[in-house]
Amino acid sequence: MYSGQCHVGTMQPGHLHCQPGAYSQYRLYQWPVSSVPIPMSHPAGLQPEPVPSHSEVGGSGRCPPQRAAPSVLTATSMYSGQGHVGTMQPGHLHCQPGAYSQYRPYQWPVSRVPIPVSHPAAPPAHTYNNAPMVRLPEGFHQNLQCVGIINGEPVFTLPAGVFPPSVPAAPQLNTSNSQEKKCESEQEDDRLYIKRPPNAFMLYIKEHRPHVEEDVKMMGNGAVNMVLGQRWKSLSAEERAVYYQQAQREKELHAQQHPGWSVRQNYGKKRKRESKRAPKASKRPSVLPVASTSLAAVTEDSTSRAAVTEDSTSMAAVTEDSTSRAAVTEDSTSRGAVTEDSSCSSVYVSDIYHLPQENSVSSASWLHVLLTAVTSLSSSAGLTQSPADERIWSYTK
DNA sequence: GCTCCTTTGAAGCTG
DNA sequence: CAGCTTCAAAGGAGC
Repeated sequence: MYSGQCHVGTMQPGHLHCQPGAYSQYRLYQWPVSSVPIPMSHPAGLQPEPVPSHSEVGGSGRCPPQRAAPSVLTATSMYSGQGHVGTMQPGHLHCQPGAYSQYRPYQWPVSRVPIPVSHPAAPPAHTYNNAPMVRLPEGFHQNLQCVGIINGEPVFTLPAGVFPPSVPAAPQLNTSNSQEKKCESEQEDDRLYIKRPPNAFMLYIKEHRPHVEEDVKMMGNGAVNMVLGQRWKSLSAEERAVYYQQAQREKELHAQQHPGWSVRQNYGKKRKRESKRAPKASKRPSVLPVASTSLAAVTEDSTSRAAVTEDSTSMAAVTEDSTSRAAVTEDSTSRGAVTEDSSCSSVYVSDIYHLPQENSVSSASWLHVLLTAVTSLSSSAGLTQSPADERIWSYTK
């Protein structure tokens, strides 16, 4: 199940079971479905908007926003002429990249997969954090790794770097400015920083913090965590097991996406100042003047407890969500999907779009990029196909 | 703008 | 191997 392969046959439509937690039904309800229709045919005559300049993206003299990824032409800018794709925002997607949901964007090295600017009528695409999402003609997916199923259709990923050098890259930014060089350096450092996967408790507090914050608004974040710690301890073994399993999946997924990575690499990267705190034994206050009252109220409040219990009812959905690498689906007619992988640029393979020949020039150009990428991938990477299910492809770096 | 606070758990380090 | 340290998340507070 978690060996990196996609057991399509075990999946339920609308769920990403092959990449645990990659999909959230809960998140689906937050997706502005009606606002993001996917055109069923190629919108002809769409003109790409110019790639924003550095100053446009990040303002003068400042590091561009990490999500801006100025070297990548986003689907928003490419296809804003139709389909309201331009309304897609990370916030809409609510992609909490899962274990990586709170990972910084630099951990999604999508910027290494530049999308050529010169494709005025490229196939409809989606992005998440600038990761291009496109649909390929049937048969193209054979050399790609399936990462899940959305609306009954397989979602594949395309490892970063497989795009051929011939792919025209986005304009290079002027890096003569020393501050920009510094920004580049910082961003490079950021990209190299891989956060550790969350443990079970981290997953728990991430899910339940909003509820606790509502209950005890007057408390600081530290006190909220104390409450969460109490609630965590009050959970049954079965309830906690859900999070342990989820954390295990996160860890395995993290290991797949970052082979060779160790928490050791992060040591010192977030080193705290010399602690002014008392030794750990006396660090925790036995009683917090304010928090203790609230804590007692929260703990004893049957309503709150009921709320927490009810939360666990929806836990199943949310549980899968919290690892969510980002999965978005749209209405059943357009059946779009967005997925995101920390090490891959995502490609949505589907036979819905048979690339129209009337757009042969631009589409062929666009297609060439993908074809070359897939070919490059299959020829250079250690792709293996599951003997049990031909839809299963594993990509080993 | 950086660090602390606060929780639990996982992993690495040290003796 | 036991015990300690660091870091995952979160955001307000303090320096």
